[in-house]
Amino acid sequence: MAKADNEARRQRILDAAAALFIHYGYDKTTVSDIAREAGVSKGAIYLHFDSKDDLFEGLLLREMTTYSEKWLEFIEADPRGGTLAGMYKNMLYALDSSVFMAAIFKQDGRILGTYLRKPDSFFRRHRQSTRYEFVKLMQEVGGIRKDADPKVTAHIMNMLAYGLVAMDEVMPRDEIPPTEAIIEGIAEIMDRALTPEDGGNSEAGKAAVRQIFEASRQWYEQRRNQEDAS
Amino acid sequence: MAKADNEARRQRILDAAAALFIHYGYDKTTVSDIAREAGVSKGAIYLHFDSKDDLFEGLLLREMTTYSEKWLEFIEADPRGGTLAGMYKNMLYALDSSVFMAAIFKQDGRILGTYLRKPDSFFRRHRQSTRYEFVKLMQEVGGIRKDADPKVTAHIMNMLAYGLVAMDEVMPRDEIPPTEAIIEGIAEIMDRALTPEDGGNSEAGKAAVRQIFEASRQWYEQRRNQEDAS
DNA sequence: CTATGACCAAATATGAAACATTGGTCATAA
DNA sequence: TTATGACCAATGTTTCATATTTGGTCATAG
Repeated sequence: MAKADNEARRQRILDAAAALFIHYGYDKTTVSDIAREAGVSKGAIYLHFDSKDDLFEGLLLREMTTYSEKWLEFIEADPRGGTLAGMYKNMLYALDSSVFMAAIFKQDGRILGTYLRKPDSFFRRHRQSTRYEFVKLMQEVGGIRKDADPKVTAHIMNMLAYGLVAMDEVMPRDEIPPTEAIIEGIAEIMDRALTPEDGGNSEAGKAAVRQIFEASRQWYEQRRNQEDAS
Repeated sequence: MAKADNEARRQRILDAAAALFIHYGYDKTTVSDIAREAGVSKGAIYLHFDSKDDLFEGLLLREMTTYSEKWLEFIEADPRGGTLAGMYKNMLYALDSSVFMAAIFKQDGRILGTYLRKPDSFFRRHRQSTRYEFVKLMQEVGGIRKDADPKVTAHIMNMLAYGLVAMDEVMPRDEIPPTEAIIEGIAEIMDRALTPEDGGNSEAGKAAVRQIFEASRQWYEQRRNQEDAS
């Protein structure tokens, strides 16, 4: 089988897995289910992945990559995308547009199931606190006021991202304003509170984002190869 | 037995219940446990409360009252307490200082246990969205910029309050900055983002808070009487 | 009167054993 | 070579009888 076909099938399997995991969750989705949904045999799945967990992690990796790419895309398309508010806003949009990323972010037991508790889960192995790096870099580039504490600022941003995807567990959905309104509201608050007097330099900001994106892209690629090698 | 003694015992029971519920949760705390901890007989508990649930709700009511009072106290003591940032900051301090209020706010299953699922639980009966009223009033009094959407603003405030008490479920505690730093950080952001150009009127703000506080105090009292009557 | 704790029905927990499903393999087919 | 799906050990679920615990009562003691 040609390499391209092989990769295509891998993606089909991941597509099927994504749909099933989102609907039924990790625990209630069996490897046979995924095979059926993807239209391949169960054995074929094990030609691509070592185990159910390996498949799941492959999916996590793919979703995280897609999310990063989407974020960068949004930013590049937005004239104000290089300002703090622009970046954060577009990040929230990217986060909100991926059910899986949202699940990862809120450590959603409904979807992640017992995978969460695994002693060597992806989440335990790579505890990435990327937001702090982001804020620090932004500050160096002049996109965030110098007098803001980067650790605290990063954490507050995390709180807001978490609230965006997790609030529906603690209050009825119909009392929550539309996601878009919330995102725009947050962006405006962040803009007023954190953008330096001079308004910041959107192009420098974009360059910084590209830098972070490139680093994380390399990280993903490296991981992807590691998984394949095993 | 004198009325005062009676009330004192009621409070002792609630104290004991609070300690046990916080430590063991609603499900694992038995009425006998509470009686033992409070140093009274089990029967005595039923002289004060109709049922375990009634006791639990009495505790909720008491904790909510204490929280409100503490909030007002903090605000009155703070010269800048009448500004938006001051109020919000002091609210977060009050929230953070009450384990029980935090549990209520994040609908913590560890502590609230099966009470949460009860079809006629306190939470289902009184779904109070008080924050919106608060923001709207603040805006009328000139404590918040007129061009902020009160619904969205209130919701973002809720998200931050939620994040403050709930983030530890989604990331390791040692990656979370000290609570005080977070609260001060949030207050500063809110101040920069939402306080009107003129700086707002702290005294008018305090007056507004007193008004809200009085309304909620009356609500509590009314509820308290209703419970007693049953 | 008030306060107690032994008491009871109802709910819940426990364990064993039968039963079903799952992740993963591998002999066989294409 | 690549792909398949019947097969298996291991894990999870259901059932059901038994034992324990619990919320709540009330006859009795103070």
